[in-house]
Order: sequence, then C-alpha cells, then structure tokens
Amino acid sequence: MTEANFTYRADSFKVAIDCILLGFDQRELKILLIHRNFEPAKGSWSLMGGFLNRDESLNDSAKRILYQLTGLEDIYLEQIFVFGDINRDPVERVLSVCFYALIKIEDYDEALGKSHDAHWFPVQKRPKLVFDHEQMVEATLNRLRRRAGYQPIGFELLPEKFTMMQLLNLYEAIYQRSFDVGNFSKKILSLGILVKTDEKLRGGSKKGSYLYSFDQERYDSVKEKGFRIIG
Amino acid sequence: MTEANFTYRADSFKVAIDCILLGFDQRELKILLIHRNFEPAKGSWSLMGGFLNRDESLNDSAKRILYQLTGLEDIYLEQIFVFGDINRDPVERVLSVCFYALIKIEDYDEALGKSHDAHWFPVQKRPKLVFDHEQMVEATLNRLRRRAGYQPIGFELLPEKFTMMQLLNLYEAIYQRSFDVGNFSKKILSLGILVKTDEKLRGGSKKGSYLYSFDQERYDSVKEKGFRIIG
DNA sequence: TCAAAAGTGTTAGTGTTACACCCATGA
DNA sequence: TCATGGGTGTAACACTAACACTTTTGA
Repeated sequence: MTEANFTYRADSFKVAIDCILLGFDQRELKILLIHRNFEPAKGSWSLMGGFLNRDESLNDSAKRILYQLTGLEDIYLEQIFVFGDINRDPVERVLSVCFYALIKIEDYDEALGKSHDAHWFPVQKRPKLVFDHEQMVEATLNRLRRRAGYQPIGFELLPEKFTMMQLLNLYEAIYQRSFDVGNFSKKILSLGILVKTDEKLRGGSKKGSYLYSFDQERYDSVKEKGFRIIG
Repeated sequence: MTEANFTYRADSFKVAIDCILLGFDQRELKILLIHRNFEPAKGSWSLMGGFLNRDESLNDSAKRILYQLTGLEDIYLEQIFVFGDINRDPVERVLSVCFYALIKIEDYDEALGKSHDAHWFPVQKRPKLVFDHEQMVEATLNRLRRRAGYQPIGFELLPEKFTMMQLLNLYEAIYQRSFDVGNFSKKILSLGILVKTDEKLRGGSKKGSYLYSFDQERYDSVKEKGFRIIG
C-alpha cells in the first residue's frame, strides 16, 4: 500500500448477518426458524443470525452461521438486502445483512437444528417474527419468485433426482398458483436442461413417474439465451 | 423496551455509502464520477461516497450524499448490494452499501458538481475506477436492465415530456442493442401509461415528433398485471 | 374393470419479429 | 421534389393457455 497510515474518521456499527433458510418438502415451501431462548425478545421466533467478525467477509460469515445451524457446506446463498433503520433492533443500533439459502431438506442435520431450537414451518403458516425479520422474509420470497423465473435455482431445493410433478409442485409453491401439467412439462423439457432417467418413482400415484436430474453442463451451454418459466 | 440494559458483544465496522448516479443525455447513458483530490487513491476516479452517521438510516445517508453532490432531492434511489470483502479498502476495513440513483440530467446542478470535481462519462467509456467500484457499476447496470424490463423506471431518466424516439434511444442505451421502431412504440403505447400531447418537438428531424408524458395514475392502475418491455 | 395420477396431443388465440410502406417537412 | 427521420400496417411465425384424451397400474 502506498497510502500514509491514517484512518478514516467515522462512526462504527455492529453488523449482524441474518439467514433465511428455505427448503421444500414435497408440497410446501418451508422456512427454518429459531425459537429464541435468549435476549432480546426471548420466547419469540426469529431468523438464524449472528454478528459479523472482523476477520471474515460477509459471505464467509453467512456460511459460518449456516454451517453452525445445519452442518451443511456448499449451499446456495445469496445476499438480499441490508436493513439499517436506526431503531430496528431494540437493544442498540445494529445493521443487518440479510442472506437467503436454499437447501435440500433431506440433507439437513436434524440433531444440530434441535440443539438451536430450530423448527421448519410452511412459509405460508409461519409465526410472527421478531424485529424486521418479517420484511426480510417478504423480500426473500419476492427475490426467489423473480429468480426462479429465469435461473434454475429451483433445482437447489429438490433432491438429486426428482419427478416432473415434484418440480411442478415446487413452482406452484413458489408462485402460489397452479400450473397446467402438460404445458409446464413441455416448457421445462424444451429448455433441454433435464436428463430423463429410466427409473420410476412410485408413490401416491399408481402409474409412477419418471425421475429426472438437472444437467449443469447442458444448462451452462444454453443459459446465454435466458430461460423463462413463468411470465 | 422490556429488555435489560445490556449491549451485544461484537466487532464494529465503519460503513460507507457509495452512490452511482446515472443520467441520460439524448443518446447515451451517463455516469457521474468524482476525480479524487483526496486520499486514498488521490488522482483516480471513483463513485461519490461518504460514511454512514450514527443518527441516519442507510437511505437517509444516501440522500444526504446525493444532495451534497447534485442539489437534488426526491430522486429515484435503490439499494444494490453491500460489499464487505476484508481488504476492499486499502486503508482499513470498511463495508460499503452501494446505491444507485437515476436523475434527469438537466436538473443537475453543474456548479455544485464542479466543486466536487465531478464529471459525466458515457457509461461505456468510463475510466477505470478505484477499489471495487467497478463491480458496483456492473451490478448496477445489470439491475437497471432487469428493472427497466418490468418497471417504468426508464422514465426517471427522461425529461417531463419526451418523444418516442428519446424513449427508444434510452432503452437502446440500457440494453446495448437496437429495437425496431414500430414494434417498440406499439408495445409501449399498448401499456396505456403514456399520454400523447399535441406538441411536437422539432430537432434533427424535419417532420418533428410528438411529445409524450408518463402518467403515474394510469400506471398505478395497470401495474398489477406486470409490464414487459423486452423479451 | 374402475379410479387415480402421469403424460401426450390438439387447437385457438395472443404476442413477437421483420419488413414494407406512407407522412410531413426543410432544403 | 427529394432526402430524411417519424410513424403505421401487415403477414409469418412462435409461444401460450386451455382442455380433451391416452396410458399405466393398484385396488
């Protein structure tokens, strides 16, 4: 560095990282919430969060917090927004950087979650959340809806192999509307990013349905022209 | 507050607000940059920025900074992203919350800008920027492209009354591609959010072209179904 | 064999693209 | 009157939405 050793004159702020963890369980979009047995707002529900440390980037901090809660690494993570109103935290001024993560619900470490008093809720039936966490969830759901329309992030929420009906249910859960089965699968298949396996999954249905998997390479080769599922 | 008077044990961070100011000048999208006559990186180009103060929200801080530079209030402002890498600022660790603003270039206070050594550059021909400001600009242009497709933010960049050709030029500047004149105006007019005045603007052309204005009320009444300018 | 879920096919309608053509006017 | 940029019309095509129909299999 060529600069003289001065420092800026400016106020300092504590910075929280709050994480919205979403998963998909057959029919519903679910969110992992923490029952707070600590102050402030002890006894109420909130997102999983923590404070940013001096030696970590924002992303690293979010990863650390998610690892503590789920035992998972390499999960889809995206910054949503910074919340910075003066009185958003009743104790003292804290900025909060909000991230959301998408996980395959079956990979989640139940025991670790229990130790943090974490519970999955259907997104539509979630309890009231503390502070401005409600806004964070709203912003995330909006972002997810937009993203899912032009990026294959939906697949982050499904197991390795999934049926067309599971994918359809996921999109119905994200958009809170129904899609025509025929039109939906035609559209998805026409993107050329799924591989059909010859396995069938029997469950609920009598006929059973084929399993597909998402093909990253094919996606990489077609993503230029963009991808539009709804709209 | 019902909480006990404790405070959190956590590291503190200085927080900068960096503002990307965009305007449109007939043909080109332009960005306002500061020639730094202060450390660090004196002599190079950067975005306009400042530090967040203890008594202001993030938005208020961005408004203050923009007011200092342009003399404008009530401008379109949107948070883009927080940049938080450990060494992003060579002097010491600073988080930066990046905002972008859209202004009508003719309202801008030239004299005030000069006093900060601010200059307009065509976005495509901007100089190299300091630190991670380049990334901020890229992220902003991407956001602007997305937004302009489904919200009428383009109108923030034009004067009160504008011709269809000016609007077309703006969209061409944002998307860096050309649009068919006929198809573009058909589509825009079909949205029903413009009012045609009977004034004509003569300039460049021999025939002259009609002036339109954006109608907020009409927009409010049709925005539910969403709006799609590019495919 | 019937009911239920998966999956295919058909069609009308809507939106998009490309491009030919007409209009008004200053030089 | 002609060159120029503004503006309109239209036909081909692609995509979408709605829904009827076929397939498979457990009960």
